[in-house]
Amino acid sequence: MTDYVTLLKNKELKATFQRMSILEVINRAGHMSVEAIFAEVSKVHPSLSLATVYKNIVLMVEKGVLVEVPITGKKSKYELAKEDHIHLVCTECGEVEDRPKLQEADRVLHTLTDEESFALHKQQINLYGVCRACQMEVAS
Amino acid sequence: MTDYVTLLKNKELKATFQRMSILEVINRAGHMSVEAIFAEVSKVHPSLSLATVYKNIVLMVEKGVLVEVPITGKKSKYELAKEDHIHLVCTECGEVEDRPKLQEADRVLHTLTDEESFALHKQQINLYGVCRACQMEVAS
DNA sequence: ATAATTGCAAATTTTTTGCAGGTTC
DNA sequence: GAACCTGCAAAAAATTTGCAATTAT
Repeated sequence: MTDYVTLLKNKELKATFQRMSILEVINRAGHMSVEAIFAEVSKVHPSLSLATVYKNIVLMVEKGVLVEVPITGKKSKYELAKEDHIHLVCTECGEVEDRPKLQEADRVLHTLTDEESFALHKQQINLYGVCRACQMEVAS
Repeated sequence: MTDYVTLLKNKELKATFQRMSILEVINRAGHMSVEAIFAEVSKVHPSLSLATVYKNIVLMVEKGVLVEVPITGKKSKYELAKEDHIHLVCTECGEVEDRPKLQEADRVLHTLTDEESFALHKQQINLYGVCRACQMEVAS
């Protein structure tokens, strides 16, 4: 159970119902677009404004609570900030899944950047393909 | 020297001045946003329409001539389709540089997806940090 | 000659902004 | 009570579309 109140307060953000709901739905779905967040939170808070969603996403990304996941050919999704990981992006259903970043890959990439004094701050690895579920769909 | 006429014709696209200019400026800069492409090509073709740039980017991405490079916190850039590689993205100056994709990293990622029958089609690795040039700027 | 492409203007979609009223600490 | 947040409406920015004129093959 994540304590969103504490999480927000630690970043000097007020714990409003809107913010906590945003974090909640993102946590539930894993990765969500702005529109999807708006649609989902609207269910429990019908008077929600899309502008509020935008403002909060910008703010929470700045504060490091959320992370943008840009996706080729689609609009960005957002996820809760967490341990470094890899994304499997299904080009059929659009789902994004997390996988642990393997030590070995990590080491190789650091070696590359170290060699030429590129100050590496953040890695982003997206693997695009078709997930098992969608492969079975096609087969049937 | 790339032969853009042949490149386009192979994809069943007419070799217009606008298209060849777009490919030319992208090839020169490496990675460009829609606005930057429009600004640059406008120099040699002042009557160019922004709509034409959009239409051509969509089309050439569909045909596999161009590749979208989505970047966290910025608008996507576009590059010529080429051998698989890694991107070093400088968060100071915005420049994107290509680096060869190392065999070792490639193998590790394939192992990951093979294990769970994820049909991997495309890898996208972006490394965000500060390039050497920008590090020296700050120091001075 | 034909079919594709361009440029323009208008329409749509996406995102940002300003501000009055409401909420959190 | 002070500072911050929300929702609304309006504005700005980004992208798409329709169509007549032009261009490539």
